[in-house]
Amino acid sequence: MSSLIDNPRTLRIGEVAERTGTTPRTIRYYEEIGLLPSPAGHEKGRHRTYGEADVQRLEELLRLRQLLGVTLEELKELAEREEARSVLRAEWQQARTVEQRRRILEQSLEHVGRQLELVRGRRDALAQLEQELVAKQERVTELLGEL
Amino acid sequence: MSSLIDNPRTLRIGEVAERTGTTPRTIRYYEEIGLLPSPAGHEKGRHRTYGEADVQRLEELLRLRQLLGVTLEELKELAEREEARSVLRAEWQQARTVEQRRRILEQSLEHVGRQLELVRGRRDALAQLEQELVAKQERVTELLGEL
DNA sequence: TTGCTCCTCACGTCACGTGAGGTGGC
DNA sequence: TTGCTCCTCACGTCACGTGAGGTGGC
Repeated sequence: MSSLIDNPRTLRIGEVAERTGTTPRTIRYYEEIGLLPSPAGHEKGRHRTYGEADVQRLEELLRLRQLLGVTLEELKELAEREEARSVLRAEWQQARTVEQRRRILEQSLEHVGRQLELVRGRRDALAQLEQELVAKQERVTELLGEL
Repeated sequence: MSSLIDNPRTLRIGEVAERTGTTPRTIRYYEEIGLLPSPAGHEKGRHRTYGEADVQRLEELLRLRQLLGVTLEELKELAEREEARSVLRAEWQQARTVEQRRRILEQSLEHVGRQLELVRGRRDALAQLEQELVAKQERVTELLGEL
């Protein structure tokens, strides 16, 4: 009869914010623009309650935003495609023909491929910057050694 | 007698913007908040003229901003320290004692070290994200192979 | 002289930050 | 009941975008 078992949505907005390294205001803003769903069962003026799945989802969004520097509008499209993919995954179990299954998997591959391109572009740029900084560091260290 | 030789500041704001992948408005804004110096000899209402050195400087700032995600205020502090370093480098030539030289070099090392920490933190986070995406990709590819 | 880019306000926008005043729930 | 966190406006801010109306220079 524990509500912890009946209802696993036991986190409040402040806890979710702290765990994901953001603020309550940001979470409400993401909900406002439709990037996050309004948490199940939330009525106006009442407290929002979240579950672990919500924390995961938000973490993922924040990570993509910070690491790839995309706008919230782009992030929204990305999340919607991700959503469509998870619907497809559910359908996949029941997909009747091999051809259907193949098409679903190929769309997944394309989606992941696009994300990987973004990530790798950033990674290369960062590697370049790091290399330049290391070269600087070595030059200065050498000069220090000469003293 | 060519003004190209007398004065190498031959670039206009639009060219600088295009070369650095930004906009004239951004360049003026950076000048407004003191992140970029107002270009030498610029009077109100007249065209701004830039040289190659200005392009380099702006490129560097934009790179740090985009890759590290720092605010313009942080970037300003960073740039000021960089400025202080180049003043020190000039002094370095005339530094009389070994002790003076050592101190200057050690400050340089510290500065570069801090930047490297930022860059490496980002790099690791990106590497983690990339790895997760690759794992996803492999799972889907394997499923495709089974068809 | 004709086009183009440039100039300076100044208001708009995106992604939140920050109170103000009030209510909810362990 | 007392604190705490939460709630909803609503205005502020940062980093520019976007005209409006006008001037500069190859």
